[in-house]
Amino acid sequence: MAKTKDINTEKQILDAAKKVFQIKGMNGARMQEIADKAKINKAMLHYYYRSKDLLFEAVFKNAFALLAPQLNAILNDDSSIEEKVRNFTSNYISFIIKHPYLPTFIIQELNRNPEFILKMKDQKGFPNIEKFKKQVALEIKEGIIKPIKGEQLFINILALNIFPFVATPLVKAFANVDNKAFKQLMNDRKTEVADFIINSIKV
Amino acid sequence: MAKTKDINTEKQILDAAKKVFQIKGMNGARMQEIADKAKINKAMLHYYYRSKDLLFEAVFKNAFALLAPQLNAILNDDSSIEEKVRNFTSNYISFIIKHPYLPTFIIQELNRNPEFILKMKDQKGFPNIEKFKKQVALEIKEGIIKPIKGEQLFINILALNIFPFVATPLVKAFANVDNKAFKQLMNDRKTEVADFIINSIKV
DNA sequence: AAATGATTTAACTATTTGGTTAACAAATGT
DNA sequence: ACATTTGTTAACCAAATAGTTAAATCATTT
Repeated sequence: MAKTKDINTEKQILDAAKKVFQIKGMNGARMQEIADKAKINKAMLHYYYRSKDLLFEAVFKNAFALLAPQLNAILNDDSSIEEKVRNFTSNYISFIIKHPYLPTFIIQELNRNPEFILKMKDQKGFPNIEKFKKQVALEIKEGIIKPIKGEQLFINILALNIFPFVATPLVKAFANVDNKAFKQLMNDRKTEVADFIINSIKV
Repeated sequence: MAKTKDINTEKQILDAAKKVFQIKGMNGARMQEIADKAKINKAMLHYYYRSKDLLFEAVFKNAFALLAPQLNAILNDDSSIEEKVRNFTSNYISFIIKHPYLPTFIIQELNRNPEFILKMKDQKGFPNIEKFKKQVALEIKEGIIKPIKGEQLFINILALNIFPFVATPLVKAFANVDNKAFKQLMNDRKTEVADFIINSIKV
């Protein structure tokens, strides 16, 4: 088998496809643009990935696999709620600053095709909230935090961390800040958001 | 001028275009589908709106004009921060439950074309955060609320209210709830979110 | 009721785009 | 060395799709 070259092209294609799909979405992406970016012939895309749908699926799964572990950290480790909130907020925002198109891409494509999440749910490592819910209930009982439903706290954590990156143009316009000021705000949020949450739930 | 019919068709087109664009986005929408939904010939779309771009623009401006007043309420009225948070949260979530595709649509299309926001900024009634920032600073000085930057508080309010509707499929999957339970969670948030915010900032 | 102008339709066009094919090149096994 | 498999390309194809046109119909004015 001639394996020397193809390993490289396959990766080149996936890298190019990532960039194009994550910025333009499934509907806005063009196979030709991906080919150009990967510096190969358009036929190669089909040689390696058969169809646009399958190439997209590869990109999507890849993106999702990058995001999921971030969530599992907060859901499944053994630290306290407060520690989890602080670690997650700091880590997650650092992570997203490195991959700014990721959350928007995933959310946009799941809205376009909500059944897609079913394929993801099957794979092991899919975030599960049950342990987190129990821990919240326990810390409430122990008087460490104020009463709140685990689901709601979890949604709040996601919302505060993810939203500004998903709605960047809107937030920039409303808050009336330029690019530089926006980045500064996001950096501040690494601790701001955690404080905001802890303030709210700590007894 | 024969004005009896066209007023109706024009509205029919806009209504159909709204539905299709808001669900499928600019790139996913098809002129034929809009024509079918409006029960008219495809040529009529061009007769009234010239091009797909202009029809889209009409829909987008319309959607934005629906959302903006909701924000101006919190930014510009004279109630206290606490009252604003409570009113906005309750009103906004009720509003979005009636227009579930609106925030996703606006955010998605602004990400696709960030310059679009410039056109919106020109129009009067575009939300401005300055008054809100001053009010936050004042209430901090008066010892009513804890120190927080106005921009950050504003982002947090938006995030907690809007995010679950933008990321619905993701939230449903992670929180492991079905449609009914999700709706219940959203309903609970009308007061939950306000409490969460107030808890965090109240001295 | 004829003329005029606005509205509507069916058929058509040009272009874009995902996908295919067949020939060619490079690597690998024997 | 040569045959076979794998990788790559250019040219092509068919379907989808935004947009056009010219004729027909409807409403309004005189």
